Amino acid sequence: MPQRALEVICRKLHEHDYKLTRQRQVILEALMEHTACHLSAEEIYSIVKQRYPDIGLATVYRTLELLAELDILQKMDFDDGRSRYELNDGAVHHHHHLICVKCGRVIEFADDLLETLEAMVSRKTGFQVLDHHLKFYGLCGACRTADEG
Amino acid sequence: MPQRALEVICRKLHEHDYKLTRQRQVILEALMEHTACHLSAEEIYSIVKQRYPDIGLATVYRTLELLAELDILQKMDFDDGRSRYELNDGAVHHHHHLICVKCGRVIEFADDLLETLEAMVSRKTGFQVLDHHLKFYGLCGACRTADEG
DNA sequence: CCGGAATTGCTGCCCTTTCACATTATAGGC
DNA sequence: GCCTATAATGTGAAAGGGCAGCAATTCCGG
Repeated sequence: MPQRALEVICRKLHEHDYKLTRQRQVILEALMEHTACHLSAEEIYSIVKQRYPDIGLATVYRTLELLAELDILQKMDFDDGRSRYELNDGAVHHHHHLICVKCGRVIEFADDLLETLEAMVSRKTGFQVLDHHLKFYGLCGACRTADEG
Repeated sequence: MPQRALEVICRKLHEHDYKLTRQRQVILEALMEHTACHLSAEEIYSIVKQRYPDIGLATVYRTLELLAELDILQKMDFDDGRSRYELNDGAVHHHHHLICVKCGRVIEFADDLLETLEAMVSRKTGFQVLDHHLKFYGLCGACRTADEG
């Protein structure tokens, strides 16, 4: 994530008449320093609190909701009872997530490759696909070899 | 869902040394009478309560968890703040879900068609895929025509 | 630098889900 | 068919994530 991305995001906020507060900046910085981490709101809160101790948890939630609305980040669910967040990289479609059912690790899989299926969905049902979330459950390489050994 | 399916499920419970209580039977019957409904725990609770008024909500949750563990039903998340449940039809892979971002309707899409992608995941990452959840977000046919009109 | 409007922090609440524990019901052996 | 060990249940309460309301503060165009 290039440093310039922060400017781009700030401009996007501005375009939608949202103010650029220090809290929002700090939250964005924290997210940019922890890409591919799938942070929860509480985790983001504790990171941000080190740099800005007066921030409130509700502000973190409100900011995350706002950023998701502007497509700046993505709210995700890995079935662990809380939402997790990840900055978008600008691509139209996201990568997929591989969730290990044994150790709980979450691995990313870059290729999208759902165009064919999306086209078929649209043709068969009349549903216009705008986005998708695909999660694979299974055993990661480490747990697989641990099982065999 | 054939009526015989209940027997099959009961046998499966028995094989795993789980007792066949009246509560579990009633919950299973309710699920079989409401297939393709994506019921929440609370909805199942209120349906079951009509036929068995003394049942407790915790029992519903415990039973659903048990049935999910035995692969008898599937726990799903449609981002509405609660889990939803659906009996499995015996197929190895499930259908996908199309979620309309405007009216919230959930539509099912029967074709699976992820074998190629799963094979690629396995080849590229060493991750052994056991299951997957795929959700498409977009506009259903009705909302699409409403937009255009 | 001012003023109005957006934003924040705090607090407490809502909601779903789960826990603890006393009570009850089930299934296998006799 | 009955008895007993043991699993399962119901109740009530509480955990935990997430969010609403409100007074106080901060931002930013003019």
